[in-house]
Amino acid sequence: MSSVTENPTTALPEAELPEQMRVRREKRDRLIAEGGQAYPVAVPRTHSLAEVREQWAHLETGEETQDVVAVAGRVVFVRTTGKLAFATLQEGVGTRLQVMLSLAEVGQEALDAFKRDADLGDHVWVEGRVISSRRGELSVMATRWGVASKALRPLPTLHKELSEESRVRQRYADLVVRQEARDMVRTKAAALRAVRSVLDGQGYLEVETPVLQLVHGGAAARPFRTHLNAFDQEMVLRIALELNLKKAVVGGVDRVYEMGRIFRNEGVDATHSPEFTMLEAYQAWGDQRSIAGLMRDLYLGVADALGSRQVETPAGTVDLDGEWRWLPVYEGVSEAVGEEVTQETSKETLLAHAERHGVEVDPALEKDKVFLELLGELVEPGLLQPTFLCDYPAIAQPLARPHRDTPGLIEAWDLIIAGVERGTGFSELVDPVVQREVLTAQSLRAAGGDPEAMQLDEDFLRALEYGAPPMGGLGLGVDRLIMLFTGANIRETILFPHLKPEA
RNA sequence: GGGCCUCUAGCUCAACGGUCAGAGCUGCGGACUUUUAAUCCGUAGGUUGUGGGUUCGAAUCCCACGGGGCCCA
Repeated sequence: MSSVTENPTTALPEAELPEQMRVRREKRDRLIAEGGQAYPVAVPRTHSLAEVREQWAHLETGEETQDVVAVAGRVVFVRTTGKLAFATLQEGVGTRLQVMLSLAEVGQEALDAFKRDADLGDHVWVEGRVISSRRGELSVMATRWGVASKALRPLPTLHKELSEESRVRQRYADLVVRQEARDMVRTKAAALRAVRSVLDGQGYLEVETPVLQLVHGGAAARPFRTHLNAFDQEMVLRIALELNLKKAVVGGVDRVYEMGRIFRNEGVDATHSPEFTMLEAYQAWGDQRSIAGLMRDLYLGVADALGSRQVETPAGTVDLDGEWRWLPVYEGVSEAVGEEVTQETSKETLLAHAERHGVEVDPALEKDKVFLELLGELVEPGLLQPTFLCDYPAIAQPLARPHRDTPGLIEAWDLIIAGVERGTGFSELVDPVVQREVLTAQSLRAAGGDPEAMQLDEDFLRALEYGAPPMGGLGLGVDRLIMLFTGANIRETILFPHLKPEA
């Protein structure tokens, strides 16, 4: 076994290890050589640190009990004197408890062993009485102790944050030393729970659909390619959830959702990860308006789970309790340029607006693309409060359904909060003939006009031919949702983000 | 893809082109029975990301490569 991602020191022969790692390894070896255990399969443990904190919270300063407990945790601080040692243990999401080893209660041998064998970062167990120290610190006064798991690698300094790179490369160490890192794990779990709870509460069924697909569809993105040995078949990882969920609706799963990982083989930076979590939900007999209601419920559900419907962002305070405005995009751009812009507005006029407002636009772009540039540069960044941008020109979303009232527009919206796209919703296209035309055109474009290279998801089209009910659908990037509520960048919201291999 | 910044001890960081590359934490040895990042005394720890070059002399200047970050397209 070898790994290209491991830190080189893991592979060094013992003699070349840094001193501190060599010393710890020797302690491990000695523990074992003396008949003890450095990694026992089980240790005495009657209470978690949190349980001790909770059940003996009432102790007065200096008060002692005869209540005997056994606790275990990672040693994060040690303070020893000649005949008395203090250590702070840490467990789980950052709960800490002090343990004390007094010569009078634990004996010379155990006290010496503690000073000699217990290092910062080790897991240890301690059995003893629950007391409050003279300074009022809730503690376990040891009668016995032992090593629960010897750490061979020194803990990073607890009083400084790890460098940004180490935090991400060694998240396990980051979690040990930084409370915000631990909080993020819980916050994200709470948000995911809230999303599911809202959907389940409204009768949506959660399904799981294949990650490995023959043809990638449902979005425009470059896929990861792989190979299925059993079928000797080239496969791709999904870039969206859409097509399989719509097939489920065809079959009668009227309200359906999936929250799962999708993969896009594109750029990696502070806001883009090659794999990320997407939520898509579909609602038979619904449309873009009704599905927007679900989107709002999802945000409010997550907000409530995390504590507040008012969210502080660098752009200002977002009030999720306020009105979620519907803003037709032509109205938005007209407002921004101070002059009415419609579908009929010429490309030259749009380019002039761009010029006047300092928006750099490639003049070779088609007219509606120029319009979308203006929208993205002049309107979106200024939308602090939740806004459904709607009534887009058709080019914005090739897979969307034509607007029921206005030719040339589509029934789709983008949700903007704090100037950033947070999700999207549609009155879904269900006409199999139109869908085939749209997918064919899109695939031809992706294949560079080569009909041989074009890929169509015939199974999806066959499903639509059986008839799909009118439906609304939404898509929501879960990581971006977390980013809004926590203010963190994507590398902090994803526990183990992708980085290039070290050295 | 382009521009700028960055990489030094286990961790976090110093060091004008010029003595032997330093500090805090950590480690090791010692003192201490109520500490809270304990304190005090002593001590160890380095391929300065990698490879070239300039120079009497390079962590420092130059070039290439690799990692990370920020901004831009």
